[in-house]
Amino acid sequence: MGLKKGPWTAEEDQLLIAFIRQHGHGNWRALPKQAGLLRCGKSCRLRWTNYLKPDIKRGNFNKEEEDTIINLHEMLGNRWSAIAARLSGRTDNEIKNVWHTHLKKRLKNYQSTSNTKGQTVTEPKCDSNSSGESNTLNSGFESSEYASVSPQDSSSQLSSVTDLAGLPNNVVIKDESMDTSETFPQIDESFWSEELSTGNSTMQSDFAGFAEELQFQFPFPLSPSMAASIGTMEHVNEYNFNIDDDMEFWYNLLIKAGGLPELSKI
DNA sequence: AATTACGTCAACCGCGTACGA
DNA sequence: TTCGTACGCGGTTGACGTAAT
Repeated sequence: MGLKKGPWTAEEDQLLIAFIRQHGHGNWRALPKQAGLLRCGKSCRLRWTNYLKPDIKRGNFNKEEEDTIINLHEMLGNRWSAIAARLSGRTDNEIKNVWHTHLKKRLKNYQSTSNTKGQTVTEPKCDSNSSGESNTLNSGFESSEYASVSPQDSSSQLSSVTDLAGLPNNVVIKDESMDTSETFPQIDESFWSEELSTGNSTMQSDFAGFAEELQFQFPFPLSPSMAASIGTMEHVNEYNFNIDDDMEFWYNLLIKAGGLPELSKI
């Protein structure tokens, strides 16, 4: 079709920047023709979002950013755009590259070191589930999909999420002898009641409102005590999550908050 | 100095999804 | 409800630079 491929030249970059500054990018397909570029719209969009957009942060990732990626990857899997959304100035493509070139290796090294000490390390989810979609808990999922999450899976996630930050390089170490029930406490009916474990009626009232606010995000009844657990957890603010974030993050928080209910109750 | 191996990263490809006709 | 189009996402590729031999 006579369209150019391969690396962008400085002239092409300037054409694209100038056009978007003047007209925006409402229609990527039409943009290259209007801007005088011999590129497909897809290529233009990619060049803009991954390289030319003004708010993009260039340069190496610092330790904090890398740790954040590792933590988020543990929770979200290979959902690079979701991870990028929580790292300002970084693109999904860049994060994906950093993961494959640096961080995966870093975890692997740590894993081999740990194995020599008789410990096991949980694998990052991405490798066993490369699509990152099949067993994640996205908003809008069917209840049958939700029920497919086994307590074993959840226990693994619990240990990952809980222990992640405190370890060197944020690697999760799990003792193989660990009983599921130890890390994944059974909850009784009282967990679902409106009573808060603290017995503080003011808090109960506050979190009842909070639960109501959060409820639309969940496909199962959310008690004030669960909302209280969520609301008091430091992780809520750790990565600037908000209520609109995806279900999987909240699901992980619920696990940490008090364990999962029996699946039949979900 | 030449060659090979490896690491990095920008760009491409294919697929799934949202949305409008 | 179906179909076509546009877009976004994740996986993969390939060009380029650098280190090792």
